[in-house]
Amino acid sequence: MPKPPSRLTRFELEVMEPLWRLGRASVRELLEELPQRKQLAYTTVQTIVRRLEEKGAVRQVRKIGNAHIYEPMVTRQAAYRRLIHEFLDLFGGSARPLMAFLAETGKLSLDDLRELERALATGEEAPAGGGDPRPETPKT
Amino acid sequence: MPKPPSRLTRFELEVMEPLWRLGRASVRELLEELPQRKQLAYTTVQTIVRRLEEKGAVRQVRKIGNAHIYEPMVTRQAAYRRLIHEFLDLFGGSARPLMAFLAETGKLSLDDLRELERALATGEEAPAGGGDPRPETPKT
DNA sequence: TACTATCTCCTAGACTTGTCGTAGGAGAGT
DNA sequence: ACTCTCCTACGACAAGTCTAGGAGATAGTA
Repeated sequence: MPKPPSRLTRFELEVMEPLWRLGRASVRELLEELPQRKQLAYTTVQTIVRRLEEKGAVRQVRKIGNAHIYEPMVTRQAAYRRLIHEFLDLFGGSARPLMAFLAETGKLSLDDLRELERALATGEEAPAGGGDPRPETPKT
Repeated sequence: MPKPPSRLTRFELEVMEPLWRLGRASVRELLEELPQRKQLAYTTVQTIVRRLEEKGAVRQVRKIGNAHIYEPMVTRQAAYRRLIHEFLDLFGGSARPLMAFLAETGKLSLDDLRELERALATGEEAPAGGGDPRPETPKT
């Protein structure tokens, strides 16, 4: 049975990012794709990948040379969804209080709201500003 | 340097909640105010409070009998703000992608948006959190 | 084949979080 | 003064995270 890919930590997510982008990759590639501010030892990344494997978030698809090639077992959405869900629990499980908070602290403007609303109303995907860790329906 | 009340954990937040509500309280009171599903040992709560003190999130204001009375050093907003801020970093620091995500996964409805928008527009504080993250200036 | 650059596997230490236990102090009741 | 009860201070411990080093396997190359 496909084990429930448990929660990913912040750093595990960071390692997953390039993997989601690339589709599949070796530890070396992942390491190189990490933001340079995060320059870690090869083995550190390797350890993370191993844990990700234990958690069922990635799997080895094959070897090239003696290096394993990994591929994600969870979509970016699924991973973030879980995180968000947990985070929301802090706010009583509902998104409202969180939003209110965001609005209060100026993280969220009226314009943001309006745009979101429009997007939602038309059934479209909301345009994500900023970073863009967005789900981009992976091909499967 | 009365400073950085570092990040509070989930459980620390849970202990802070009643303290914010009550304004000041003893460990015993805090314990009793916790949701019963979380029935913990007295010392567990005590430890949390001690850590909160180390983190500068609470402080002892006085003693009643031999029991310390604590009072929050950070407002509910400040605490949550920090959490949210860190969480947002996962999404590139902007609230938009998070919102988009929430909308996508159905956590956020059009109605939610509308209401929020109205509140924002009229300059009201939207009711947030398990209740009410307003700072209730502790009077010292 | 022998050498070398890489990998993987295993181990481990330092920190954090959640959960308690124990030892001892201080007040209240008798 | 003695005992009971509640509180505090300190510490322990298991998970879980983040970080990395060393030993040994293996592939590519001279």
